[in-house]
Amino acid sequence: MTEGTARLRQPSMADVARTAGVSAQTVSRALRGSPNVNPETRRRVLAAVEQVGYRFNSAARALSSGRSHTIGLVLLASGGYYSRSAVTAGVEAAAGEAGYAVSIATIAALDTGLMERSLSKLADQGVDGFVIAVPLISVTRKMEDITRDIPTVTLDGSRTAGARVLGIDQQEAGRVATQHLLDLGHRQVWHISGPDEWIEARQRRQGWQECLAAAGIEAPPPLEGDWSPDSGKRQGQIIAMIPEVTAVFAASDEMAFGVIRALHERGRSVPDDVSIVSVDDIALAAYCSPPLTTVRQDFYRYGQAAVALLLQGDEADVDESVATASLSVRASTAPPRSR
Amino acid sequence: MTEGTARLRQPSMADVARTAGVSAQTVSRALRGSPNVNPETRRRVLAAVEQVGYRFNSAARALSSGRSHTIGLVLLASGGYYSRSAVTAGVEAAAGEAGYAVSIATIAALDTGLMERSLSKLADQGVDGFVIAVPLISVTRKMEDITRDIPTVTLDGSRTAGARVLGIDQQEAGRVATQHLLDLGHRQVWHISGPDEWIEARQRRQGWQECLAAAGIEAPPPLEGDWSPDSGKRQGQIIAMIPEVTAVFAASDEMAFGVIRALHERGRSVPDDVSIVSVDDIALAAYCSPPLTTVRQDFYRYGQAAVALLLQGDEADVDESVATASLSVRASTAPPRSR
DNA sequence: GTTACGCATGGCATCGATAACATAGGCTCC
DNA sequence: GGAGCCTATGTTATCGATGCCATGCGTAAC
Repeated sequence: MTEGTARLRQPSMADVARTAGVSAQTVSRALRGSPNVNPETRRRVLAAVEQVGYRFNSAARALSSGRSHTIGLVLLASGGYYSRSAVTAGVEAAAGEAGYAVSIATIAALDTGLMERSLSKLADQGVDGFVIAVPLISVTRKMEDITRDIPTVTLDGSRTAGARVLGIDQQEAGRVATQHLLDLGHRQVWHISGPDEWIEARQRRQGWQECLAAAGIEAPPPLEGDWSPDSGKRQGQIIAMIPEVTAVFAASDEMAFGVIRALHERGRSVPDDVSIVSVDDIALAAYCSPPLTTVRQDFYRYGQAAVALLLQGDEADVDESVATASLSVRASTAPPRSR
Repeated sequence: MTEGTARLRQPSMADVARTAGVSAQTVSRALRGSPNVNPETRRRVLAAVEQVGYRFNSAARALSSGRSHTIGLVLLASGGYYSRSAVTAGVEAAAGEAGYAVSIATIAALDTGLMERSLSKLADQGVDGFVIAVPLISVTRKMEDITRDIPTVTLDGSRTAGARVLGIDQQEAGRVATQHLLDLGHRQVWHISGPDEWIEARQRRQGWQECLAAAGIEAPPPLEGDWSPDSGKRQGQIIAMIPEVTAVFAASDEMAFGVIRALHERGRSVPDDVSIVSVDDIALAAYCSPPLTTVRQDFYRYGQAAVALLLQGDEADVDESVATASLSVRASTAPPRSR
């Protein structure tokens, strides 16, 4: 209420210091929780902060300390919006709790040049760490240079210089999904994979192949989608024309939506005629018709865990279950119709 | 290939200046595209930048210029992941193009305190502008203080000091959806609204009420969900028990998924028994069973347009169509079964 | 009764880019 | 031919917090 002084400039630490009757240095220490500050002094400083309406200037801090307290998050525009959204939320929650900001960069397509540019952009912003939620197809020299200097966690099974990797074993996911169908009595399992540039896609496909091989079944040719429901629908139309197909493993929930749509349009019932398993367990998976049986991935936790790894280093206690592929069994799978 | 000098520190403008044989100031001018730089000098500077591997330090720039070239994006964790994801992508694309970074803050729930804290956090980071994709229920003094100093665009129909507002007319959306059902011959339209704290939810409900009133129909009591598919399912179970319901307007696609699931489980067919319209047109809407008729919102464009407004001010040419409610007619609506 | 050490605090240089101001040369115009 | 101006460039101070070192004081140790 004692307003009236025209304030041309945000108050700085010097202003706080003056008001509290200490030096700016002490203000800095008090605010950062240095142990060597008299409790009484700290109290005075905090009061002064309140009084002058001080807000700290992160640019100045970043410049003088060399650390920006910012984490850079790299996302792919085309990679399934649920996972993007959930990873982002997880990263932001964990980062925010630790006093870190999150700066994002979205790349429009899986392209090395775009990737390099995004990393550079974030590096220029001075981020203290990277969370890369994009498959690194080919790691270029430039990308290595950047990620060598800045701690990096990748969420997609690919590795680069010094980067830690997080996420479920995608090959295991492929096995679990396929085995579930075999256990139900299906004699053959078709696969609609993600784009081959994606490491996850390749790994899931491998898991599927291995699982079939272990059962002595020759794998049918895989169909390739691009993660979009539309691509799932297109491949689903092909599936629908092959009467002998009774079980399909789709590499993502969103593609599974498309597959189911195509099958319905062709008059084939899920799961009576064809069973479908996929991967992700997005929020809408349980509300598909029929509800999807799917291998769960907890993207929010991925995001949280990635930040924990970045900030706490290797000794971060990342919950084991983050890396465990578990199946959410719902109604899109059933034993094959006996004939 | 001429490596060998141990580099302890990132090269700075001074290093570039030395290499190019000019002053640091000239380097700064050359890099920022100031008109008063000799083309030949600029060339030399750029060559030197390349040679020493210079990357500019945004903290220093932010400190000395007072502008961070960062836009703060405020999201709500619980508000539908598709819209969040798409808005984020749009904001980031437009910001990136203009050389701006995007820093995000997610609030866990619609709470004034959380909102204040998020805004403060971003303000402390020194963002040059806000894009707020969260309804501002009650605008507190503190929030006003912040948004008075920093340009703000809101994407939810609420207004605060000096903020510009962007988005389709939600009331119109409610009218369009309802009218579509009436036009098909339905005599009554039920509504599953979003949470009452959301301005969009209130506006859509009003549109629905008005439309019914204009047709001389007394509106049934609205059912309230929380945007989640699960809440849609719960309300759908109620709907399913009321035989006379033939048409439902759900306030979001995700709730519509839940409603449809509930109806299917009770053996009621969509659209034969019950027609459903919703709002958003998320990527999966066309892959619902049946495909959803829904009022389209282009969240990506919202994001882009918001940034354009921030950076270019009022004279930004924001495409009119951003604000037009258009209906994507698919298969979840049909004339009522004649009886 | 020194020595030594820990604690609380202050002084000063520093981070890297930019704003504001200064300067030098070349050109136009009366 | 000098006043005035525009262009290209350099000099210096500055932004605000922090790192490093110095200082003074109290207390435990020898």
